[in-house]
Amino acid sequence: MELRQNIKIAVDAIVFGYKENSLNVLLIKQKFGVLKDQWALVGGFVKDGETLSTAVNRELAEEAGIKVSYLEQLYTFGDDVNRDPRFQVISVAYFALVNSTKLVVKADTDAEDAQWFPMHNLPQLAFDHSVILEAAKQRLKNKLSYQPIGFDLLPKEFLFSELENLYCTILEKEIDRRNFRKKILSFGIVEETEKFGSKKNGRPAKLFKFNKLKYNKLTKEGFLFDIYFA
Amino acid sequence: MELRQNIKIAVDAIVFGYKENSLNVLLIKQKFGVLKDQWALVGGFVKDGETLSTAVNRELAEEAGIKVSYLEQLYTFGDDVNRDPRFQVISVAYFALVNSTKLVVKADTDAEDAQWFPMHNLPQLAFDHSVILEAAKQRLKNKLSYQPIGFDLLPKEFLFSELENLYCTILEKEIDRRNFRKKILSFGIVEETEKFGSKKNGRPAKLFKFNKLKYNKLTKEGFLFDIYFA
DNA sequence: CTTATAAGCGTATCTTTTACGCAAAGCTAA
DNA sequence: TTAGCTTTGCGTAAAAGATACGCTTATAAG
Repeated sequence: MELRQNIKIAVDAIVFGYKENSLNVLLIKQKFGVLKDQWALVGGFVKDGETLSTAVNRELAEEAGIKVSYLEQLYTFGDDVNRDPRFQVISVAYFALVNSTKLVVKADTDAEDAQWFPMHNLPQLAFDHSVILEAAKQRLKNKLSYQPIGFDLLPKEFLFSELENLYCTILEKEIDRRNFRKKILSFGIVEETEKFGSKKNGRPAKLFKFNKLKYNKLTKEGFLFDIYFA
Repeated sequence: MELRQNIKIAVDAIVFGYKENSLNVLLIKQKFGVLKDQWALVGGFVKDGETLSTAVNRELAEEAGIKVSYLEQLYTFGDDVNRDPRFQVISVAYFALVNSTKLVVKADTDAEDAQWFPMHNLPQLAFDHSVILEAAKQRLKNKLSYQPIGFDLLPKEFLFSELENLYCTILEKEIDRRNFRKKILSFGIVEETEKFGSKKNGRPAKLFKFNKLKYNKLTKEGFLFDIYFA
């Protein structure tokens, strides 16, 4: 069977980080090509013989030198034939989370610059990347309520107030501190440590950690993580 | 910029129908090619200059001659480089629902045969299509609980018992008839008609219909469809 | 020592879910 | 005609869960 097809296939990654009450996205500025001097999502073309997952991970390494803590396919963008001015490109977008509190991104081989931008202060983006980003933001908002992915944005050990602020920030909602704590603790998947975190004022707070193993076990038994707040 | 890429891109559609307490999938058997005499999902390669949506709709028309009542992108399968023995193919899978109660599929131009198969009695499928189908089944199960897509599988006017059976069948759960009715009605998006449906025995039941406009309006106001049953 | 600030615990109230009971309306068969 | 079966449709009590707060505790700053 002969098949001529001139459509190109690319992968893009929306990498979210969270630091000091701000949700951030990782963007890059490329050295070469049409993207030169434009901020864009991490991404690039899939190589022959490469899987989609391999391609995203490669791009994440090449362009930003990071390892993400969560990665899932988001959506495949291919309903605008001219989303790329060069040729017809279909892009499989991936949704990624990293614990960016201690993370420093380094512009690697391909990228001139890699930088975190707060979601409420984004630069102009290349192509249809702002559309993709918007879809990712929505996914993050939704998923936060029914999957414990918030922990992937925090360090291994965190304060309850940090977790709470993360939810408030991303969901753009006020949440009652006490009820939030009660609900999260009721699941039995977040555990107290012996350590204390440091804050300027107020009563010192214990550090907590997410027990992923227990979460996985409970999930198999039918447990559903669910923290919807009106 | 020169770019050599020999990856092909295809679309596949998982079309679900519901009839007489059975969830069914639409499968086709092709006239030509490697797929000859094998049951497979509706699908094919994307043409140059064509969008993904256009491609699926074209395939749905060409291979089965149907118009679906619901269509959304499911997932893009490209993590197995050898999912197609001929060459590397990335497939964007779509999830579709049709009201199949009165629908007769006709094998159109490309397909030798198009047929509904009950989910609990499937033939061997080509390629990795059983994996794709499994993902679609999962999507259907999940989505049923937080989006009113069940109505897309039923005729415009339906009995409450039909809706209830649809939920029981797909979710593979027992649901209390009375509580189910109460909950659905409490949303105010399903309305009573003057007509009655016919059943062999028992008290005659009113026909109901889904008010999509009202649902859309409520959704904008923050309403969340949600019918989880333990 | 006082004040400010955040952490942590508890509880009354309101809402929702769950588990059923039971009458109504039709069909069938004696 | 009527007894029996079946499905529909409505209601309600009890259990569970969500919500709105009050109050104490532990630390730092002044």
